Amino acid sequence: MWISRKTDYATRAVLMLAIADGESLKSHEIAARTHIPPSFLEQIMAQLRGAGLVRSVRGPAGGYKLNHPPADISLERVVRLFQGPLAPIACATRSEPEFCPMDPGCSLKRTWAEVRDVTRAILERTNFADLASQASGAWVQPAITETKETTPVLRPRSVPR
Amino acid sequence: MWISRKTDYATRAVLMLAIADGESLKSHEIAARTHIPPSFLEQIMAQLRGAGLVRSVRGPAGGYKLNHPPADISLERVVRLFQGPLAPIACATRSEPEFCPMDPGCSLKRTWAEVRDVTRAILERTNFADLASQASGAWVQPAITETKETTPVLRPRSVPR
DNA sequence: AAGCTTTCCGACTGGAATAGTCGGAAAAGT
DNA sequence: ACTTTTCCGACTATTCCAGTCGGAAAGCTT
Repeated sequence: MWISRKTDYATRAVLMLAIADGESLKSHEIAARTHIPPSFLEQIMAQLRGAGLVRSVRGPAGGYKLNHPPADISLERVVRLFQGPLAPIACATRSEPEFCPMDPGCSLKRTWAEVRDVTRAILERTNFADLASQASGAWVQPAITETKETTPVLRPRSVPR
Repeated sequence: MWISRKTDYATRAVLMLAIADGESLKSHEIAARTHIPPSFLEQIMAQLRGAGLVRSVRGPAGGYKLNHPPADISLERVVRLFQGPLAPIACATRSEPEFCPMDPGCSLKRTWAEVRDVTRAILERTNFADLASQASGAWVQPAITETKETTPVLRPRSVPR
């Protein structure tokens, strides 16, 4: 239970963009499809953009698209970006382990490191091309963006058909 | 970075008791050896006791000891007790998964479950007999409890030798 | 130029969790 | 009686989480 909501949302958003496959999606479209609070999503997209994972265009006909092919984006990268170190405990981070008074010879550290390593391995080999291809369900409808009104909650301005 | 300080402390305390191997340790002894704030440790010991992991005796010559052989206590059990579910995200808990609007066909869930499973596997096969035997270093000194003054910070009442 | 739609940016907030402390009560031994 | 220990509950300060909100800037359309 250590993946924050923000990280969760970020991975969902990237997954949606991977499914869109090069097509750009508007912020509110992503929000509606993934059930992310729109105002919160903006914050997240900004961070994704800052990290170079996503490219944006403003104005009407604007939106977001992935900056790299989905196969080149690992889940690990997104999680790292929003979550920080993967180690379950501060004494077992690879980069800057926190000082531990029991350090030399604390057998627990080895186990925490082991958890860190397998977690890392899984997230690293999981990329968004695979995730996109494995996805299915009602919320995956590639054409919906341009064709019909799927979210009649907003914009009741033109009655389709 | 999801193991709380409390969980960390709890595992350290149990490890100390496993190293003591049947000998009982007083709360402040455990605290001194593991560098856990003494008042905080009390709270933790109470929880360990409530879960039946530890047995206690009051008064002078009192203290704590393990309620089971160290080999029978898995790291998973202690972590579960203090940390709750092992799944990285609420939608992937085995017991009561949180409702997810993208649920059927969300490929992310599979990966989170995979992380959960390997984490569980590692923590489950790691028991405190092994951890105790693998431990070493200055903070592991079985005889210190009864013999000399190792923590001259407290109790300056009788000058030894 | 006006007006719309979109992204962009920073500040703000309520609530929950974390990481403890503190005071005293109850056993048990000396 | 007195000391040492565990036991118990309440209290607290700080940080993190999960957002909201208001408005500015950019780009398209008419």
